[in-house]
Amino acid sequence: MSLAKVYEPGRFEPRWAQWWVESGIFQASAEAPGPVFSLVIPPPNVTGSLHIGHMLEHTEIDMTIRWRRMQGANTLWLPGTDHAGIATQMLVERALAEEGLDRRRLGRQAFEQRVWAWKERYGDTIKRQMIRLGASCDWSRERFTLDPGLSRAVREVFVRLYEKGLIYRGEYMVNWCPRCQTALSDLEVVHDETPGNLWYIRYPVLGAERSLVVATTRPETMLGDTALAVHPRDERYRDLHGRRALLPLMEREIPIIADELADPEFATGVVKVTPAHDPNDFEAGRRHDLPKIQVIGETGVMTAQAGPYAGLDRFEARRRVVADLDRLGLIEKIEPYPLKLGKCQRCKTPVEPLVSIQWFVRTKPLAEPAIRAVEEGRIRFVPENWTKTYYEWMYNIRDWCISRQLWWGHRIPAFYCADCGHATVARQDPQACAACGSARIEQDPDVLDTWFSSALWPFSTLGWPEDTADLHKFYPTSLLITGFDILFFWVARMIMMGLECAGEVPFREVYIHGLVRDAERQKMSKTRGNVIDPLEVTEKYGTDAVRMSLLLGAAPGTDIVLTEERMLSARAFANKIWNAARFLFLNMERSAVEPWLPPEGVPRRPEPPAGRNEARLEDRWMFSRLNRAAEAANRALQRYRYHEAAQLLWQFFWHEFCDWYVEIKKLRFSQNSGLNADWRNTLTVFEAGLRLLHPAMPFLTEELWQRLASGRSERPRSIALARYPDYDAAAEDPAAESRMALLEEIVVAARNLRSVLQADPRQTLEAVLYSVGEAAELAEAQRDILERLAAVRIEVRREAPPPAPGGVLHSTPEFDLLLRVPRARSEAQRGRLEKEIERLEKLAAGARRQLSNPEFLSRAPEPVVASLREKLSDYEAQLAKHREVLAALTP
RNA sequence: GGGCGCGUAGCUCAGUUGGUUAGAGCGCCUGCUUCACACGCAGGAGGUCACAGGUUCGAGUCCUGUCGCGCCCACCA
Repeated sequence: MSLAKVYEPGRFEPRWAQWWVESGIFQASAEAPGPVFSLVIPPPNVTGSLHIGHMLEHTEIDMTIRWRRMQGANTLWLPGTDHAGIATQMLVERALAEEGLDRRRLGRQAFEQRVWAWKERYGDTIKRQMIRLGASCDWSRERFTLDPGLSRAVREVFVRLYEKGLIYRGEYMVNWCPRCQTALSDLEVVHDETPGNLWYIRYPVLGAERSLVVATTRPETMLGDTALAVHPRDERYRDLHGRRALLPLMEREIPIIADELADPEFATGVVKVTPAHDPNDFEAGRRHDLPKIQVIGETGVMTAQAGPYAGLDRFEARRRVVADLDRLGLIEKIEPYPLKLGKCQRCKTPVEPLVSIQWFVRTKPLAEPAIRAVEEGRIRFVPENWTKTYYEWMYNIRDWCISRQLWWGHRIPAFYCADCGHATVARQDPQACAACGSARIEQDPDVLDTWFSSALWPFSTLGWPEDTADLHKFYPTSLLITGFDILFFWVARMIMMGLECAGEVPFREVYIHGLVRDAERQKMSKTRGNVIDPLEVTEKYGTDAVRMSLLLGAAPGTDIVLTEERMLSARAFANKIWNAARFLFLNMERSAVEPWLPPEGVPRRPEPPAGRNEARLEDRWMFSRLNRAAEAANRALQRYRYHEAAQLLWQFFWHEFCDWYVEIKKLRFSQNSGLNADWRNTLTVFEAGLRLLHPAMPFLTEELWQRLASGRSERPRSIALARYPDYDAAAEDPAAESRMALLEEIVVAARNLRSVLQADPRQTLEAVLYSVGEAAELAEAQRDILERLAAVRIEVRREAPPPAPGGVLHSTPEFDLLLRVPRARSEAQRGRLEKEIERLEKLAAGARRQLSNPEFLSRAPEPVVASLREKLSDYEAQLAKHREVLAALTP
């Protein structure tokens, strides 16, 4: 039963983590009766060790799911263990590089085998990490992307959408990453402010003695220009509509077109049109039926179309083009011009807009129901201001490019015919072209965007497209907890796909947590090197402490700053709980108290001591406070206010239970022995406190609870299966709470005076309590508590204090407390009195001012006025007393 | 360019619908190794709630503007 002096999480955390998983206590079942709570969690970052941001997520998820379970819900958690594509691709490429292998030479099959091997290996690591972090995951339901079920779901969705015309193949301008060699969706392009130039280039107009000056940030693309454009109503260039210009360097004739693409306000008002390398120009090219000349290739190297520049890198080509133009005297001027350069989210290579044939999802028809679902409240965002961001994006949504030229992922189920060119899209691999019957067909080598399969997670994991029991029971899930960084990537798309495929929203609520930042408020990122490794800090401070420190900062809508100090103080809290338990256990042994766990139905009212009718004040107070803490904790968790829950539990356990209740109980334990009412009440509160804390600090509470419960076979196997304490109006005891508050006030007053006197803490002082009200009666009734906690011997007088009491005095409206000391030492309180008088005068003046305002008296609600009047009279009474004491001090 | 958010104690942040003396943790100061805990106990100092107006009997809280900071989205070359 005895505990180590200091809380050592490493001793027991791994054991419980293991046990929770092995014992299957978190298993959910479609057959189980009762309420259902299920959630979807985002995938951890597969490319590296688990990020601390994920730990926050896991903590909130784990806390929620434990809490719901303790409330009796059948809880299911769909772990986003992995998702195809990006992350794995990077992981594997890194591995290949280490082995000195080139994926192009390796061949697709060998490459895929390696990926699979890596995923298998890595999936396990993630699992272990999550367990260690306290994830109460229902592993019986884990489903990897590797699962053929998901592949089947992906294919089913693709074919369905294709048949409905919601997926199409088309020539489009896509963002191309020359390094990754793949198309990117708009969302995967990040815009960086980069210094650049605006080059003003002169294009001679054919058959005229003038030239047009065009400003561009990308001179090398001029090689692919197929027109110049001016605004139709721009008077400066009206005469040039339909004329032709000469494209320098390439010596090609290009038309001058009138198009709104040109902004008369910007630069010269003339813009070059490069349909093959700019999205706007691409559109303009369509409007005017311009040819597209691709001068930059897929690797970022100039193509044969670039004439003399063919074979050059795009940036080298830029330098040459500028130099050559300059030599010809065609550079009008060069201005520095900062631009937002689009870069690949993964490798930061500047993205090249290229025309190519890709697969797209037509998003508008999918977005409409997804918008309605939120408008109608079928999905709720917490905090709700994210709703606006969601609408903003959904209303302006653009078609989603889903084909990726990667080697890993779900392959696009389209088969192209070598004879007629028809694309056959089918659920089963076709043997022949659906159009001409030719057997010469080949599957599209591209794979789907990883977010395509991720979007199906909420239902594909439940067995869709089969009509499974799981699907009926657990879909829609109750909650998704995630970061805002994947709101569009993942959340919005899950909503669209859920509605389209499963016919219902995938989740009812979306809780969006903050971003974890380091002490310098920097976003954690691997490149900055400021990533906190969750396993390292959990090792150092304990999982419970790290969880607690995350929760304390997790106010919705704000970033979370994680610092060593915060984790240290959280560890101190864990240690406090540990030592409170240690105290109880040691005293149980000392007083020959058998291990005792309160009965399952926790008593709402404390038990009176043997031979008495009424329970002790401290017990009545503590039970009432416990009840309130339970109420507040439940309410906070209900509203996803994790920080509130954490703070309140901290306050309750440390400052109410430990600082007051246990301190008072020391008095009782020293006076009696054996399992009596005092012990039963104490252990009842302690045990309930552990249950209250369990969702936040699962390891510590499980460890202590198991020790309490040792040998009690009739109890649940785990604290995780016990009931979460809830509120009961009948358990409120406001009388006890206000009496205890007054008692605390008296104790603090005495300690305060002792401190003023710099009294030796071990010396018992003589005190007199003057009161004509409740305080006198209370002090007499609770003399033992008062005398012990304040280290005084107290005399109670039902009268007002004399003007020269002979000691130091603490006055309140309820009572006056005197500590008897020689006159010389009572001088110590002079400064304190003067300060107090000043403070009270200010307060009284403010109150008087407000009370003399007729507007206030006539307009403010009566209770507000009454309470202010009462306050004012208290201030005045206090002032009078303090002035008297001060006067008595002054000779 | 559009949208969102932030500015409260030395630091990191809470502060629910406007109503007592604006809170917590860390740090700081004083005293204490009191037999659960120095990862502790007791006491204390510290804030014109960014600034300027407005609404109101009453504003940290609501409105407008200014300054400073952050994030997201967007095809202006």
